[in-house]
Amino acid sequence: MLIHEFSQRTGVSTKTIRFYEAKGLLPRPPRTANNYRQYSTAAMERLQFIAGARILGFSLNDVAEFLRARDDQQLPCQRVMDSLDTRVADLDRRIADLIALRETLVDIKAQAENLPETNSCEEQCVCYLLTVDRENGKVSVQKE
Amino acid sequence: MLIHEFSQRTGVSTKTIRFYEAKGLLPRPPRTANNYRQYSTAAMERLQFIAGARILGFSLNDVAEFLRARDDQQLPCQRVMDSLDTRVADLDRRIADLIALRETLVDIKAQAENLPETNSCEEQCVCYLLTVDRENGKVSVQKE
DNA sequence: TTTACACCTTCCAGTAGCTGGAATGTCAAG
DNA sequence: CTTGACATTCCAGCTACTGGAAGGTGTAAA
Repeated sequence: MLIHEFSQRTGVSTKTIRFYEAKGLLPRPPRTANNYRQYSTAAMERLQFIAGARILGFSLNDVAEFLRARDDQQLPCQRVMDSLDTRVADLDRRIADLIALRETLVDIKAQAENLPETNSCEEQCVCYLLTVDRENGKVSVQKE
Repeated sequence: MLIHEFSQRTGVSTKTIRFYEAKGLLPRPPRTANNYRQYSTAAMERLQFIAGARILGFSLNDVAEFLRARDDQQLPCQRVMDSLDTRVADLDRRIADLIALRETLVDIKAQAENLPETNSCEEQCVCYLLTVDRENGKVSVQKE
């Protein structure tokens, strides 16, 4: 099948397929006489593995590592298991961060709504609330 | 003060300060005789506004919009309020996504632990679990 | 005097994970 | 003969920075 069908059947865009190939995650497929990429149904499994891992939030680096191990006939299972743990811990941190952030935003909004009407962006305005340092508060998000 | 002190006192790296300037978020400051950037204490407020909004998860585009309104003497307050709502809704979605994702990962791990020992990466292995389509499940994360 | 050091400057490249678009080629149908 | 849907390559851009090269400036110590 050509790249278009391969894309349809895997749900991954042609752009992304070529991108994964360029990154070395997918092997360079055989070409037809007119230089079109030709994929086997067998090739779908690998792409689906990548897509599955991506949906679960693994980085392309993680995926590359899984695949490398797989290609070397080593079992990536233990690596995958470890990565699962890391990811879950990661998610826990991020979820906590986002919840704290959400609370802060709601707080700010509530404060803003209790402010008197004003027509200058001074200390009475919600704009000012964004400037106030919140170091002592709950928010300290590094990367979102 | 020079950029180094400005950086220290605002907690924003010199790299980032120059970056914000290049992006038009900070005005080009006056220069000393030897072409060094010279900042007033008054300039700190603007940078702190940016930093504050960034910590709260607003994009540089959002911040630019706030600042533009502010510079035009229009009150960005309403825009900020609207953006707060948008951000909260956004966060709710992302938090829900991440929680669903977390559950999926934990499920996979649990399933993997109940699998018999195997030494090939076949259908019995956790690797395979990543390939299985989870369309019917709870996970459908667009951007993480 | 020279040398070290801490500043400052600009500009270029890279990060992650694609996506969009230009310029071009191939093939079948109307 | 042209239109349309495929395909190819390569370059640029997105976000928000960060790192590094190559160089200028200013002070202080050996």
